[in-house]
Amino acid sequence: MSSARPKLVFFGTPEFANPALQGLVDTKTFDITAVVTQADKPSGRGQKLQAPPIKVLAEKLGIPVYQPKSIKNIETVGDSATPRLQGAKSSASLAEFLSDIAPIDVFVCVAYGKIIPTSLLSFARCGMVNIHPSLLPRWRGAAPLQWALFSGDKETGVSIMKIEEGLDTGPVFLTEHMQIAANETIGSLHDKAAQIGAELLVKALPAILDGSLQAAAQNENGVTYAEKWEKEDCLIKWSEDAAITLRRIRTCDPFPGARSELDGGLVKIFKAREVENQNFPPSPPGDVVEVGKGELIVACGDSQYIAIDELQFSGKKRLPVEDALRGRQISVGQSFS
RNA sequence: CGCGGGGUAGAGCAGUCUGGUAGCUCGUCGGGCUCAUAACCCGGAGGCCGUAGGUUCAAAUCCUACCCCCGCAU
Repeated sequence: MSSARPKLVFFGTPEFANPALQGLVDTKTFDITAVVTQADKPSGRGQKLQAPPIKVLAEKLGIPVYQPKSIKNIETVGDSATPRLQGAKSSASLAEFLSDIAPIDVFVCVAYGKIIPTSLLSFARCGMVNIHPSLLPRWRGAAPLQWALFSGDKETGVSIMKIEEGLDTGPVFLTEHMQIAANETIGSLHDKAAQIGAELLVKALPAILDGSLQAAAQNENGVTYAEKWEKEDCLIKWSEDAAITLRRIRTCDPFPGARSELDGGLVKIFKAREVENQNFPPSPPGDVVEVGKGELIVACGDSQYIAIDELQFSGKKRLPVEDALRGRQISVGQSFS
């Protein structure tokens, strides 16, 4: 009985959660009884039904998957000695399952994507432990990696914290810093954070369960919020400084891609670099000031210039400039907007 | 059945509407010019035009079905 492995239920949805689940499984020290994730949604071209990445992994690992459409109606019933959960409709079977396997030692949440009701949080002995990819209290919220990168932070990190009712307000167990490289993209940062987060979680969880690791309240002074990274945040504003535009491009690489317009058509820009040489005639932001030999240089605000290295036209593939320029003539004086 | 673009030489594209000798920019190979070059000049190789069927004297081009890629929306 006392040698039984801690009973754990994993909540998560996107790719970001996969290393954490895999990491927990690899330790073989937890009894991962189920994975809870969001319902399959029609998405992508043709509206095909897509399974969340964590579901694909869970099924490969042979872990039962629950996909309630909503869990917000789950509530506690029964006496305090033998509490049970009750849910309506899609969450009913999950509530029943959790009640049946109680007592549960801990819930783990990695980017589940929906608000989890308080009655559920308290149903596990140690509550719900979360990986949040920022140095809390900086960048609470939905898109911490994007805003850390776009804001020009030199470093960010991953926090293992306890979920409370507020938005990423819970106390923090463990933190690990990570450097943001000069050419960091959201893709590379995301993968790094997922990996480091998984390792940190695996390290922290046993100590959380046996009570040897205590969570410390966040310092309310350093709180900042990272709103969702919206489509509008992906639009290049050429009047901005080159440094900002470059960071915006990197924050959208590889997904969803920083957007601009040329000849009335969509262009995504994925890689670019600052250009030192200023021997260009004064040009309004967005104007092409030089083109050829695999170079495509565009004016930004404040008399700065960037050279685009990789881009994608609507309906086409992502290409290095030199390839793109072979099939599509762009000339000096044309203007991005 | 969400909306739309596309698949043509190693790469990126034009040609398709209006059927009739396979074209452009680059790469590659050979030669020339040059002190020299990723520059310039000359020449060559390399394509079952996504797949299968149909119409036609004749199909990259028109018709039908399928496969794959991409943009938007969610």
